[in-house]
Amino acid sequence: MAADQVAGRWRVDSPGVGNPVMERLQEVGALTRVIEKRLSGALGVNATGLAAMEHLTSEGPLTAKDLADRLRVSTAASTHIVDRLEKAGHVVRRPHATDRRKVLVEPVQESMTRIFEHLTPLLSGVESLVEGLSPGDRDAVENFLAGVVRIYTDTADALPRD
Amino acid sequence: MAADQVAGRWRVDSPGVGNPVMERLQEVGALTRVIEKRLSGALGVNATGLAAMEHLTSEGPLTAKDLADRLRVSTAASTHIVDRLEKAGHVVRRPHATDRRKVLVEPVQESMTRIFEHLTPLLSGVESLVEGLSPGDRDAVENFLAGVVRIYTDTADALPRD
DNA sequence: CTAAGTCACTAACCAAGTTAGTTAGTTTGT
DNA sequence: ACAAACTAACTAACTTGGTTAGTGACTTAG
Repeated sequence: MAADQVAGRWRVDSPGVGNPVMERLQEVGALTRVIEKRLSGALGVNATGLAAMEHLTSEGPLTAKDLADRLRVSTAASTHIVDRLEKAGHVVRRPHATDRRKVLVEPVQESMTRIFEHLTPLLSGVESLVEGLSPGDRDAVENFLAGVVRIYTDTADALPRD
Repeated sequence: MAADQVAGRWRVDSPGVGNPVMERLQEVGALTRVIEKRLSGALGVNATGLAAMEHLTSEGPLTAKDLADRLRVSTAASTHIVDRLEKAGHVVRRPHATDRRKVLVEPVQESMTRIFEHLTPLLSGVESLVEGLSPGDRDAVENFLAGVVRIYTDTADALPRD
């Protein structure tokens, strides 16, 4: 059993609970959400719109269908998402050069620049943190994170896919 | 500038992009979402409902107002959330012993147990990963994660609060 | 060259949040 | 002691952002 009501107090004694490393991992997750919420607010889009912009920024112009697949939403939703991004001035629609069914969604340079400006402190902060590590410590951190990814992947796989 | 279209290809040269550690951190974030999605699906609730159950499980019975504050939603939303959790059999409403305005939301033992069963592999996996570290490596990992939390916190603070 | 498949889109709908306002109960100031 | 102010939970009406179903334009395979 995981938690028990004892004398009016709640006691949690599951393995790992209270582990400082686990707590940090959860903090990083919570902070990631806060950053995404604020950044999307600053751009005047919602969380999905920001996720779309991140795909467009790192992969370049994509079709509405490509975006739908990456965001795991319907193509109908993708149309709406691109509508909103276009209205906000973050992307432009361009016809595909050869396949006239397709519409290429292209991120606007100005918007990409704004996103990176906000995220640069984070990216360069982590990079310099890693660079400040001794080779041995860096190995330890990299192996640890690889282990965490493996454990999280196994946990996800053990859960029903849908 | 962060990204540039060069000869039909997209090139990203922001600091930290492509850093293997940064990639792991992002993978952990993505996997966290997958796990939450699947776990909430297994319980027949949405992401907010699962978050509410996590608060109730770790902190014990809370009022609807307490839940609203922790989930950062309106008290009206909190009422709906508790309605859905109650209908799904995951919580019960009980009147507060002394303050008759209040309604205590109490998690059902069976539901708490199910949540912990799903999360135990993750929690104990990370715990044993940490236990398998030499003292020096553990320090390196803990300091690194503390640094990451600091960087993420600073990034969040630099973004407009609303 | 027709049949099947793909893409973007629209319409109608649904889930889950919001704000505004109500009612019941509690706390505070005089 | 009691009226005024506050607080908790709830309801109603609305908004946002997704879904499914279905259409028309275009492309690909047999």
